[in-house]
Amino acid sequence: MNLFDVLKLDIESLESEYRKLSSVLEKIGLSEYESRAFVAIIVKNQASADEVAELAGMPRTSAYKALQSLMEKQFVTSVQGRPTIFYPVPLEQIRNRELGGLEEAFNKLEAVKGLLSEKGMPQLVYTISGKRGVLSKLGEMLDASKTRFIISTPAIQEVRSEHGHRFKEAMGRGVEVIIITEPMLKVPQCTRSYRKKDLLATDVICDGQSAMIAAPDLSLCGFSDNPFISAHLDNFMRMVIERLDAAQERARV
Amino acid sequence: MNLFDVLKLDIESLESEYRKLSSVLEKIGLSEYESRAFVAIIVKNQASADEVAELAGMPRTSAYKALQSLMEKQFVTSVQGRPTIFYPVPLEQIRNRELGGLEEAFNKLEAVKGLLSEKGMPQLVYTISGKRGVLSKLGEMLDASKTRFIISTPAIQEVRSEHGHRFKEAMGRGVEVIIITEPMLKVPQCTRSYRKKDLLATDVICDGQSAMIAAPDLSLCGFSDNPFISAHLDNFMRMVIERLDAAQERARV
DNA sequence: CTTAATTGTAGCTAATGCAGCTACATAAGT
DNA sequence: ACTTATGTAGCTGCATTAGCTACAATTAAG
Repeated sequence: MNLFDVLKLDIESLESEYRKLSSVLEKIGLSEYESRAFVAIIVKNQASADEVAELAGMPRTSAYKALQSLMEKQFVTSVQGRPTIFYPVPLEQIRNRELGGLEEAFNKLEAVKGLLSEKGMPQLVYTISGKRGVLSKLGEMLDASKTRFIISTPAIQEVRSEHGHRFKEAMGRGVEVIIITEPMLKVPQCTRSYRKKDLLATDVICDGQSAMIAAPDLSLCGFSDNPFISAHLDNFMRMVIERLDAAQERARV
Repeated sequence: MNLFDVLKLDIESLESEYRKLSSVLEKIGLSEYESRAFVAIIVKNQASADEVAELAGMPRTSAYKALQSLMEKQFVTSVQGRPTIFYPVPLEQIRNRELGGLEEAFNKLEAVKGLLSEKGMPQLVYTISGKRGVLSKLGEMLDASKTRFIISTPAIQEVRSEHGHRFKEAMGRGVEVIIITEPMLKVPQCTRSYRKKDLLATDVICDGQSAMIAAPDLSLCGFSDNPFISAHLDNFMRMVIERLDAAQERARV
């Protein structure tokens, strides 16, 4: 293949490419005329309405309307003159705005997927009464943990009595176990522990997938395995841990 | 802030989130009813048309139409029954298809940006006649090179006579200089050189941004600084070099 | 200064798509 | 046999857009 042949740019394939591009842009809320006008401005870097109309193959007066709309949608800017000259907004900026919004939407769809998957309006949070039941559920969560298990509780002694071996097993399979509890209390085997006074509740987060909040004496708890809620609490707990880490750092200095 | 408060999921904020999500989905070509129906199916994992209508707040019969359209657009699938059950297509698949298409479109917009930026139909390729002019332009390209300079020519002796010092300077500023020429010819200073018989033209690519093709005796050339064309030729040249590398590898074995 | 050309806005028509609804046929349940 | 649930078809009204004409204002040319 001779390189001279490659250099002969095929105007028809450029037109086909042009059409493909403008039809994709219609997907992000631009009308056909707007899409065409925008591609015209992109390939020319700057253009008057008359030039846009010519390149995009649309009536001159329609070009004005399309360009006006593109300005409102922040795809182009313009400099007043006779004629007014239109410029594309930097592509990176448009891409980030348009695609960023979509990425975020898909992330949120992932988060809410299955939120209402049970018949009828499910309980997003299940209430468990009685210390035995609460401790039992806590043990299940610990056994189910795969990556990270966080517990913040003033009642760590009872938890250790009941589930000390589970903590060890979790550690053994590589779970990152983080315990926050009151000073002067013995903690079970864990990756890291923190001491914090005046804990008012027992909070447990397992893998960012399930969460529990219990009364200080473990007599009652709310439990959820909804990923949306659990992830939310997980983020909250990470902030708490960051603060504890920072406090430790200051104590070191 | 008490974690119990966080757990109280605000149904109204869920509804607000629902609306936000469906309005963003309208950006990828879904109508309002289609967007709402889709979000309903996502949060429920599977649903009948009646359930979709209820969740999405639309008339039952409109739900059927919206769902039919979503199937055509490959956002949902269904299993026949009484009632028919609708399922979301995996979100990753939709995301890749929709966002991938947009990413590609934006990449192409980047590629064609400014393609027609000169007044009127610009020459994508400039013709330069006469060996002196061709050699002069070649020297300019060499001096302008920043990252990679590729030249394939049977006339390397003339190029070396004229621009030997420029090759040295380019090397000095870190440019990757690659020379392809005929056997038994002395080459200027370069990063890598290859020997290839029967070269029919002189090809030069500078940083993937500008390109030149000249007659074997350098009497005439086509030159382009259009990034779209230059990148195209750059890719072509890389294939040539890969083949040369592979041939050397075979010769070594 | 007058005329012509260019630029830009306003508004109209027709076509299309969509929201929202009614009507009705068919299948399944009672 | 009757009732309920499910699904399809089609209608109306509204909004939007493509495509056009008309015209005013500005600038250029004579």
